[in-house]
Amino acid sequence: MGSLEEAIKQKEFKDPYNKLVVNLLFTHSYMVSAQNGILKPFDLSPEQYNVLRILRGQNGVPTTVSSIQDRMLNKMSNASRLVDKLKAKELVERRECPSDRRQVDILITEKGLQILNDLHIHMEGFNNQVINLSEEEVILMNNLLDKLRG
Amino acid sequence: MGSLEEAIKQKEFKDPYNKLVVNLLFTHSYMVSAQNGILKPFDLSPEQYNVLRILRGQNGVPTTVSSIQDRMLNKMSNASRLVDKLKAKELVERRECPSDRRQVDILITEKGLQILNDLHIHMEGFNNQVINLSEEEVILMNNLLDKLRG
DNA sequence: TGATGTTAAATGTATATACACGTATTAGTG
DNA sequence: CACTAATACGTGTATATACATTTAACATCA
Repeated sequence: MGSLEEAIKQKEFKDPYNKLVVNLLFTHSYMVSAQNGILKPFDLSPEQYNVLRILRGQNGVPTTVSSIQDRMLNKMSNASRLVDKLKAKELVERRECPSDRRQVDILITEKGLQILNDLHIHMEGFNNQVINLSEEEVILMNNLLDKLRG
Repeated sequence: MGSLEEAIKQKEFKDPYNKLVVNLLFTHSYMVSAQNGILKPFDLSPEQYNVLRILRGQNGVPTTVSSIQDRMLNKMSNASRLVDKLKAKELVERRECPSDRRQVDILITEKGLQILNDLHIHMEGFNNQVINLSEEEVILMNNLLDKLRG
């Protein structure tokens, strides 16, 4: 793959900030494509996978749709319809919340936990094959990304 | 915004690689949202904006649709329809290529160049407001992103 | 209490995307 | 030249996304 300039056949960027914007968009596409390759046989989109992991992290404590929305990676996407999709595949369960009937409690099912389990080994390999960085570099990059957002 | 863990209300990640995947997805969403805020009044999507910049970089030399496709940030999107949209807004021009009638030459119009010019000042501010990093950190991050992809 | 406002979730809708497939043109080969 | 393969671009289609609007339930306070 090499440098970004090579990958998208651009001679040079006006300044490093401009390059960073393009670089993040491009690297995102690179990672999502790779992730899709793993998730597709399991019929999951990246955000669906993410929501399942959020629910697993709850350790059986129900979560509302709006709480899922808050924690989703893409703030603009639609948690309600996404949960619908997961429910159709029987990976999550919905329960009307007794204390507030506007809310809906969402729980991951056994089948949902199983699919995450089946995915685990593939995702481990993903890290090694797709992210060509040492652990120190990964930590550094995480710090830079956190700082970037202010 | 602070750390990723805080932003998506996750206690901790299994390992830094896992965090990096999530961090890139999340930061991407953060940047695209901000970029959209600038581009929306101009009725452009981020990838449309990118294609206009590719065409401007050609300095009047026509480019084919497949060359645009190769240089797009999202490799899976559809250059043909995207060019259609830009043509409908009169920001690009299409010409049948005389030497190979399969190909279509694409050129940016005066109106397209003008819109990029109008956008320029907004995008300058974008860098300062949205990317909270020093120039040294930006350069470091670019190098890490280039290395990440191998 | 009831009028008003606020929140949670669902829905409507236009557009974007992923990916397979179709069609026309050129290249290559016996 | 005829035949096959490769290429460039367009189109079809199911799904995803962005964003506005709607509906129902709850909260507040005169």
